[in-house]
Amino acid sequence: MSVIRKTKTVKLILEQFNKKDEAISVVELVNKFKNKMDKTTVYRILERLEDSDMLHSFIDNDGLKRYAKGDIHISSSNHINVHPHFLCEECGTSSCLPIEITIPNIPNYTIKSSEHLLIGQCKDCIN
Amino acid sequence: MSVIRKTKTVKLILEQFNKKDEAISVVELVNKFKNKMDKTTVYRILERLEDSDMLHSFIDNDGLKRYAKGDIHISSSNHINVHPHFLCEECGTSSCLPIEITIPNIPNYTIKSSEHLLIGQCKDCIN
DNA sequence: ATACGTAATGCAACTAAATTGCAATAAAAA
DNA sequence: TTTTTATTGCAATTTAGTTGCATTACGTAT
Repeated sequence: MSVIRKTKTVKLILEQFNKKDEAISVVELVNKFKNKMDKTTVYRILERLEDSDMLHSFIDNDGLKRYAKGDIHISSSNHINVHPHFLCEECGTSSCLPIEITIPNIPNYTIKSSEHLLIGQCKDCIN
Repeated sequence: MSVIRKTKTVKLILEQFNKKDEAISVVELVNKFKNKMDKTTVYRILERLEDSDMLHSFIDNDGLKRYAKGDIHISSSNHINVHPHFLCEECGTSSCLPIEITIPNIPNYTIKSSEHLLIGQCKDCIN
């Protein structure tokens, strides 16, 4: 694994994830930085940040790739504990929920990883 | 909501879902029927079948849309019970798992629906 | 501080999934 | 059988994501 250089563009991307604790779609970042960097650069920076466990990714309900801070931890025990991702259908913001979903053992299946997406309304959009 | 006509193409698509109880990706169906019907027809038939609750869909880990038999049931109680979808990383088959995942209530969030994708090895691929 | 090796970037071209408009066709109803 | 309108095929388009390559600039060693 190679070194991740702290280039201007990398700093700009990281700044976004430090600013607010949300899952951001690649499309959103490409758009936001369309004058600052090329879209391929965005894709590749995110890829590198995920490789070095600074970000993790998942596919949202529209098929778009999203990234969020931190690593995904898979326990070594019988079941997998991963946090679900939330998507607000009103304001579109996405975030990592601070709860754990426990997957029961399923006979005849070996589960290695999982993705959980909850769709609804966030605290700001509940009337 | 309009009537769903039992055209030849609709029958062909439905046949696939009756043959085996798996979640099938649109791409797979488009490919399989490339001599029988246009890809837009595949997309639109699946859309109609979902609208009429004969199929349900989800996005898999590659961002591909998959369809499977049946409707998704959301209980009216406090928590949502939905079955997770499974994807075998060896043989690529996908299916609806006959278990329920219970989402706990989360303060300040209203959860309306959810998607759960488990990735691992299916019974046929466990050595 | 300067020079060097290599990671990182920009650009252009490309692939693949999914969508749209419209004229032609074929179910189902009258 | 005729009429109505849902459905289909085709072509063109949109959008997410990828790849190759020449150029740039970061971090390190001198």
